[in-house]
Amino acid sequence: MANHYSIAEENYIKAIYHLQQTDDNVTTNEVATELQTKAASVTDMLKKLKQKKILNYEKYQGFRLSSEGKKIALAIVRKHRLWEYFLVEKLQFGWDEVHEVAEELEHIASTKLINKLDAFLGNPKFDPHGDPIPDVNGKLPSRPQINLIDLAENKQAEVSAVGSQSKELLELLKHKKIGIGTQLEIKKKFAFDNSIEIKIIGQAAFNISQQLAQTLFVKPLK
Amino acid sequence: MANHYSIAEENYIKAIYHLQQTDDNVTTNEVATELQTKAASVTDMLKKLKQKKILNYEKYQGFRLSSEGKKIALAIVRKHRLWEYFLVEKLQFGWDEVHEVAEELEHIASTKLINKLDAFLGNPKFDPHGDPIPDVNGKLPSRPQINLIDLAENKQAEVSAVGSQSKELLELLKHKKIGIGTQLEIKKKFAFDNSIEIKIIGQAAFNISQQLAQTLFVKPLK
DNA sequence: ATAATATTTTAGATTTGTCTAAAAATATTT
DNA sequence: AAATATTTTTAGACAAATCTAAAATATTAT
Repeated sequence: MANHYSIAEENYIKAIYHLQQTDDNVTTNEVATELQTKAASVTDMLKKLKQKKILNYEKYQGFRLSSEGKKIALAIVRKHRLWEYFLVEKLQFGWDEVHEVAEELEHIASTKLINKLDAFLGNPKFDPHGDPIPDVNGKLPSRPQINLIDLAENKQAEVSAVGSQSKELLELLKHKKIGIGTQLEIKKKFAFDNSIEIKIIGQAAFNISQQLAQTLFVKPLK
Repeated sequence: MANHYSIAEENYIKAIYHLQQTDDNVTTNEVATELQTKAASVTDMLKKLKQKKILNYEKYQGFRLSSEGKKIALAIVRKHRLWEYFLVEKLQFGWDEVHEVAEELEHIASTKLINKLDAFLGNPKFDPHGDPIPDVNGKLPSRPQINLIDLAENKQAEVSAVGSQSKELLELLKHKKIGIGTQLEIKKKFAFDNSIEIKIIGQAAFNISQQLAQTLFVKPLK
């Protein structure tokens, strides 16, 4: 309850948290790319975070968050996603325009604030991008969801999450009118380029690329 | 639309704005006291703000905000007071516990956010302390209010603002059960120590000090 | 296994905002 | 108006977070 961390530190912790979801060893360069900074700056910060016992780090060896580090990361993720929910549900932001603002809001320290916000929003379990919101103890809710590319042909499903928040992806999804909750089914998978033909309920079928299918997560219906 | 300022700069601008409401010339030491820092640090920042044309400053002469500086200050005040309103009206914070959190929230940059928040809250004109909220153009709403010390004996009035947000004052007000909207009247003024006897509608009369009366603002009833 | 390449770290600078101690300017007192 | 006190500014240092350029380590390719 005592400690708190600078915005720079929090951004590093969050970036490492996200990277270690897919990598078993996070590297200096990966963090540098993620945070749009230089490897030398990352090394400096790693030493600081190691000293604060937030990180298991030995030089040249890669690293992961300690359990303390994970706890901090989950608190930041919780704040980020609750603010995104607030922006979309209460302030009528588009779900594709909340990321930057939430990046700022997530650094507001008060835990009283975030817990009251959580209650005000009705303790939502998933943010507008379909990502799970950690609870007050850092526990993530689970939801049965699979990658769109793994959905069987002619099975209906509902979009439940997107794998990235990049401007480019969100622009494409907007254009295709795909969002969280969109119901669709796979009509055909093409072996040639791994593209798939999908059909949104009530619309004409169209093709999407393998890359796009891989960033979409769905919950099978029924 | 282009510029933005660091948190430190914004805090200086806001402090100077508040000080120049009562002083015609703001001094280095006043700002140092207000921001709990040292005069030397203030001088450094004054030079920077002068260079950015936010301040009319000549060394040893005192200073005031330029019109550009005033615009920035009003934008910060707007954010602060809208967030306070949000915290009290939507998140059920007590009106005496929102100041610190709002001090953090006021530095979130997005103007889109603050304008949408304003709309969500129903474009409130006064914050929970009774202070006026500047509109999108920095214009302050006016309300006929006078200092409690200037209220005539036996005239009823409603508390509309408090002159400070200090912990000490808010603690006292809470204990006396005085808040924005409290209806009261002056029973007697004592020349000896300038204390006054007031009576809250429906309660027994009691005495308050000159200092307290001077920090309370009221709107006469009918 | 050694050379070439890529990654990571170190060394030293820079910027922002702060500080202390001392000097300069202003204000007050006698 | 001189002496004293106060306020303000300067000078120099420091911590946080960043950078560039060079050195150290690790990886890969021949």
